[in-house]
Amino acid sequence: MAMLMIGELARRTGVKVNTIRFYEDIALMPKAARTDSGRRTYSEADVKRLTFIRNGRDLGFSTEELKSLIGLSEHPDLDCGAAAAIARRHLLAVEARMSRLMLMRRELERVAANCDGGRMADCQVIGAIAEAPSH
Amino acid sequence: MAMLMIGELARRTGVKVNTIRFYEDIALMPKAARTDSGRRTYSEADVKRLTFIRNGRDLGFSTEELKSLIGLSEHPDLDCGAAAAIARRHLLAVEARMSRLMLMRRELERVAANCDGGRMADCQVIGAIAEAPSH
DNA sequence: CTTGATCCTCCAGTGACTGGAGGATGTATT
DNA sequence: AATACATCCTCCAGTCACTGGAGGATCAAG
Repeated sequence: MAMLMIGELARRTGVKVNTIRFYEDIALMPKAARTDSGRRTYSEADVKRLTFIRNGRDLGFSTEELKSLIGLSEHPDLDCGAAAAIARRHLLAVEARMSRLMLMRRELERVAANCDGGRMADCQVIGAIAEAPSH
Repeated sequence: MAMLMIGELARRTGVKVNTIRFYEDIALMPKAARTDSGRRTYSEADVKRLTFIRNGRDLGFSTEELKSLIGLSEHPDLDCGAAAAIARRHLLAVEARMSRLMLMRRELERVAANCDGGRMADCQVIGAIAEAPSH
């Protein structure tokens, strides 16, 4: 399998080189194998893991949460009740986020549409989003 | 209208007292009026604004983005094309986030369901989420 | 064998909080 | 009026998750 350098991994995942090294420091990414000269090498599995991390971070999960989420798929046999509990906890967070995002979207659509007309009557971005459930 | 102290505002919005003061420092919240003894006082409008900020932050918007979003509803007459542009830009970000959240949710549901059975066959949390579109 | 890109480590800075010290003020109780 | 306790104030140090840069080694191409 073709090994890639850190720069290529960065390009493929959209995660900066420095950030990848930082993720290794905090053990969110495993210690990378090195070439003789000390350069990190990565595999396709690392591309997947890092893409997952990137998506997860964008969605607001902390690095600790991502570690536990990654743990889920690394020990699929072990401790299944705990895994389900973690999954369900994250599920609740995800659903809360989605409902607020839907409200935010609806209001932004309204603003964009109203503005298109030339001038907007009353822009209630805050008013609408402020009513959204908090968690 | 009944004025409230910073602690009451914190309780009502779920934003910590220190964070409210921090938001004032960075001008995300306006400079609060003060009592004779120097204590900050707030109105219902502040509750709304801060609730909006809280929701927005939870959804991953930066404080700068929230300032521009708040600007939308504070100058509804002025610069309407710019407002629509900002709104549409945020709309794209919101939609990207939603589609990734939906993927995350589907996968977490699957994990939770599989685990319920007692043991999960293969937990593909990473695999599934890693395929999600990046933006 | 030099040039330029990429890699390495280390370290300082940023954004968005979070918590605590040290002290003043407000309210309720004795 | 005196004490107690909550809440407020300012200021400042610490945390998390990066981000960027200095200073130097390595590699691939011309």
